[in-house]
Amino acid sequence: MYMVSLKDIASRCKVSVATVSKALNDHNDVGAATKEMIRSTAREMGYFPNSSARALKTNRTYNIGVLFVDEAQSGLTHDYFAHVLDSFKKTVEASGYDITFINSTHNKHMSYLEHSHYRGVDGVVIACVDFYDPQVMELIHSDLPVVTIDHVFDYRIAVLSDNIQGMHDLVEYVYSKGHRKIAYIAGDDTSVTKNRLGSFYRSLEKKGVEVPDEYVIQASYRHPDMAYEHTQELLKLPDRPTCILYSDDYSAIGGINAINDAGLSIPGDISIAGYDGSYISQIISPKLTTIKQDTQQIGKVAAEKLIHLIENPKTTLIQRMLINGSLIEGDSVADIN
Amino acid sequence: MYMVSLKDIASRCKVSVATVSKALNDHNDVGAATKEMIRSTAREMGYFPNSSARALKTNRTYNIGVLFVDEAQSGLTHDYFAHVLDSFKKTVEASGYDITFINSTHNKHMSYLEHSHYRGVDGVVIACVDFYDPQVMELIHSDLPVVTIDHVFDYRIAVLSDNIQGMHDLVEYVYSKGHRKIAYIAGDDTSVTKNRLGSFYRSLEKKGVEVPDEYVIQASYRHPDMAYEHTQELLKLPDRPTCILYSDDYSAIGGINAINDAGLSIPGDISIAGYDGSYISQIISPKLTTIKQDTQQIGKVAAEKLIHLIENPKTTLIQRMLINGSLIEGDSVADIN
DNA sequence: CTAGTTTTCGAAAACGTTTACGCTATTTAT
DNA sequence: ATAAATAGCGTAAACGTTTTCGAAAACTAG
Repeated sequence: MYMVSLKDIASRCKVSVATVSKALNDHNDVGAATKEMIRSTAREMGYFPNSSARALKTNRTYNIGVLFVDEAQSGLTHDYFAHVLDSFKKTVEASGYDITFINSTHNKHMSYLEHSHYRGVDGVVIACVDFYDPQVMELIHSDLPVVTIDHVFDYRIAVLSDNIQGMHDLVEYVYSKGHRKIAYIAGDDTSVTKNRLGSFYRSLEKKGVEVPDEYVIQASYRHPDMAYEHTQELLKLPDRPTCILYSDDYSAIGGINAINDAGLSIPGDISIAGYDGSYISQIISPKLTTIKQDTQQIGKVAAEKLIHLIENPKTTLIQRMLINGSLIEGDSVADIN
Repeated sequence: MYMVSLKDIASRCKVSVATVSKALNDHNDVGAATKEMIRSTAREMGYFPNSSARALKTNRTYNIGVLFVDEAQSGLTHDYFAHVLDSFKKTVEASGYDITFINSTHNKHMSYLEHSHYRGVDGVVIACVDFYDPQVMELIHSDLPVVTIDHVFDYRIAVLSDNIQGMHDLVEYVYSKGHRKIAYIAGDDTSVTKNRLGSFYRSLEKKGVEVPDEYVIQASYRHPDMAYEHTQELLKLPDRPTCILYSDDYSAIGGINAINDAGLSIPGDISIAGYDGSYISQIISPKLTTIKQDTQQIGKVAAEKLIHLIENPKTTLIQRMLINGSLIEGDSVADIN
């Protein structure tokens, strides 16, 4: 298939290539009549610019790099990330950008930064990676526009799910339902987990509730089987909790299974809550009480901030964007007042 | 950040740009000594080719377009597609390709084909779209290398989850467990559904089992609430089925809820089976009996076929790649023999 | 030692854009 | 009226590659 170029339009319109370019880019040194004439014939010839040629000349690709690597290599199948990314993608596309994944296991081994330069991305969004990976650090310290999600770096814009507020709301809610013996099966040791754990302790301390050490278990995200075992441990405790919080909805499902297998019912015998507000959490029975992270908003804000950074390079404003979560009141927490 | 170019290497090595290019691309008209010398200094200077410039000259971007639009606009959050795409992505990346989404709602409105040309993708994989969309047809009839997933077009390579075999295996299994009254809540009217439905009928007919009309309901994929209602209808039937098959695992979960809410137990009172073999289906209780679609293989084969097509343009061999599913024997089908 | 062959390299054009600059023709100011 | 400003368009260089072609140098054969 033949691609129509500026030259084709130029010869058809009997003007120079430069004039065509300027007409299409709406420069003001080309007459109104010719401009309109050029534009209409461009339209009817089905012209679209060659993005490679344009990128070569302008150093702008209208391509945004996406870096995401999680410990489990789940890639695109990571539920939370997939939702964030989907929203991110829709937002940047509305501004004419496309996205390119730079977390590649390329045959020619490039670092993340090298891959970013190779593809000439205009900016990069970083999410859910091992933020202390030297390659990630290299990217962070580069001169590329960067926005990070759920992790804070100096001199970089970060978009963060407000885990402190989320966990606080969840604890307040559970407390309001009369629970005082609250356990927490937490996720891997990340900054997200640290925030949630801290908020968990502080919120309960403020209420004057003590948390025995054996009520808090550090486990792993998205590991229902691990959560299953830890739930069993909690159930075996002499003074067992009346409510268990999980690191995420998947883990909570592992907990549900453990509780059911122990012959106990939810929320009759024991209450539970998840985190994330995933789709699945609302179609299982009992519907999970959980904190819905606003993935749609996180992706959208990250996209907007990154585009703004790209299009206003002098901007040096460092921002921390906190995105609120919201409580979904399911049927998994009993009122024991 | 300054990008090192061929010119830089050339001046450092005191050779011409052409020689550097040829050395790096391993042409055989440059001496072994200089070739090695150029390559090592290129390495230590941290050179990577500018993909835009290369694409401009060679008409090869090493970029593959991904077209995916489903009726629910779920995008990247579509579980089945996310798994297929993840595998596809990993496979093409191993060969040096990146992917670009061409299902964009771009501000400058381009058709899929126009967007593909704009980005200069070397080929396109099409999955799960409305295959009769005129824009999709335009793409199908273009001269771009194309591989489709789960739909067959004339003159195009297709990779297909073998729904006929999958449904057949499932029916055989359920039959072997003694079930004769088998209902099926099917998905939207697509070629996938047609294949499964046909296989459902034929497999049972071969066994001499009759299927009352009210046992087969056309519903929608991934709609647990819709499945919930249809399950209720089936349960109300005077001669109610002993086993219900669902279009997918999510719908099956809707069915589970309906059955539980009716005070019945699975698989004690009634058996069910899903389709997809999603992660979630294996962590809920009871573990779902389901057909696992080999998303990993589907993505991999689609990638391999597309790359082969791209790199061997004269190939005109039209292929239908059938990818087998496999039965996951959960705890949701009772043996009533 | 010459003629022919092969090896190794460079000059230059090209891919499709954008843009700085210069030129002409038209307008405005004086 | 002329001089100065401006509007409208074209020339040409540049972005970083790849590739054709030709030239020079090295080698081979006789």
